[in-house]
Amino acid sequence: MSARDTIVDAVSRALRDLGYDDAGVTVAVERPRDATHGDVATPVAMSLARILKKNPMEIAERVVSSLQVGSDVVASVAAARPGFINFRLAAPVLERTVREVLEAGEAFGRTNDGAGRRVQVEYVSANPTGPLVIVSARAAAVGNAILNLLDFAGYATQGEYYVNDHGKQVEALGASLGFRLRERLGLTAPGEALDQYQYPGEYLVEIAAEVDAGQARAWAEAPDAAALGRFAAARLIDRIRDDMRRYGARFDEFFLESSLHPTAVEAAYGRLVASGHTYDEEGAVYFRSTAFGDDKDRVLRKSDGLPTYFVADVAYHASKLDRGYDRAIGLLGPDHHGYVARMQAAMTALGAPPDWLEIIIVGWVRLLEGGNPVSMSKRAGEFVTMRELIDDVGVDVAKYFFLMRRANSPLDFDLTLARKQSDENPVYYVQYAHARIASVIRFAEERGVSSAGSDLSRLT
RNA sequence: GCGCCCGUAGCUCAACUGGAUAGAGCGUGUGGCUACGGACCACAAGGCUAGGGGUUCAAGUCCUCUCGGGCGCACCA
Repeated sequence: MSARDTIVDAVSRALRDLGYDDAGVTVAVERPRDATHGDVATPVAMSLARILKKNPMEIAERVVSSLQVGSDVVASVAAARPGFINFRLAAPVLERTVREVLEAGEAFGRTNDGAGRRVQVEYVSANPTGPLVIVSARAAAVGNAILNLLDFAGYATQGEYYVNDHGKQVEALGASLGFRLRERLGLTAPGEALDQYQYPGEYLVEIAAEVDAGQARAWAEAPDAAALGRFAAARLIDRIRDDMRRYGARFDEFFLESSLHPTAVEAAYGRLVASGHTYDEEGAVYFRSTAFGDDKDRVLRKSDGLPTYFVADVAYHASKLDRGYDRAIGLLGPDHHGYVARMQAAMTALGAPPDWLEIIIVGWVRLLEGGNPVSMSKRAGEFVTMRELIDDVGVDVAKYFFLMRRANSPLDFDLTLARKQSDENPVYYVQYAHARIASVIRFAEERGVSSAGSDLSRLT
């Protein structure tokens, strides 16, 4: 039993002996803010004070005096000012902990808490209509870190990228590629009427160059926006995979939205109707998401008979449920926070357990250079893509900067700082600390001093 | 107009989800350092937690109003 558990047990027993246990408070254990107070502390006397209407300090003192705990675990206990109970751990506990840390090495902290539980993390999932941009690099850093943490805690994890390769945007992408093909074949003046196309980016010129000559001519003569779009999307997905591999973000699956159409989408629609939480109005079919805390009800089937995009997304999340994940975590951009409530509503309606779907909003990223925001336009020399970012500052620096902040808060990514090799750059600071420690150990070994952790008999 | 997120040292951020004197790094100031990478070390100054009111033993944290910033409010995808 850990020292922490021993202390919780002892305090609980003391509360029982004093007749305080019927108040129903849980014994919380925390680290004191100030280490001079002790190694661990519990504010339980203060929680009790509220319920029992008694002086917290008095309760704390009574608990301390009736506390029975082995001296091999706790060296001293004291009640302190407002009503904290502070513990100082005994030397054997501290020594044992140090030994455990050294012996476990890199595995220290690994647990089996999640054994037998499967968790899926869906992240990035940017549309395959262009190269990945900065926010995707942040989402990739956060999502992959979550995967790593869950792995470390013993969960069986799966990383997934949801690819929106279906619908109008793919056709618009195909139309834009068709223009670049005609441009390549000299059938149209370069750049003419480019503004009519939704995706004017240069990357489609590259992709147009990858179409073999025969196919290019066929498509130029008889444009098939859907087929062109699929071609472009497939090529863009290849690039995305490549970026993610270089970045070290793990994706076990690229799940294609197109695989859900039409069967799974219709099935999801049917399940929602069968759940009884739908109704008809003015020729459209609505999902009563307000019954699950959403702001307003959502259209599932438009009056023209077609399902909305939302139904496809329900179908996708339903597939996660069907695939047997005990929990699904999804990362979304900040502009999608309005989407969370309806998705959770749908999953609840489909019978998912409470909290089965957790959505993490990844905050905005603003690039700064020399203290000024870098415009996100495509002018030469400015960063737009994830690849350009990691080519400039490196994968480690990029990840560190993204993980420095709480995931959902807006982030200013200071390029000037990220490039600096000085104390001001926290990444450099960490790397330099590592380099110095390594060289101190090397020096010690040259002088015949045993390296850290090799002698466990003198931990005192 | 309605809803969500946010406002903490000069700067960038923490604060274990309601606990003790609000902490770190950078920057600034002062003082040090001949075995190892001076890209170091020690100490210090710096705060009405945007502002008002409330809840309680206790509020940066919860409620409410005001100010300021961001985003969302489609039979689009």
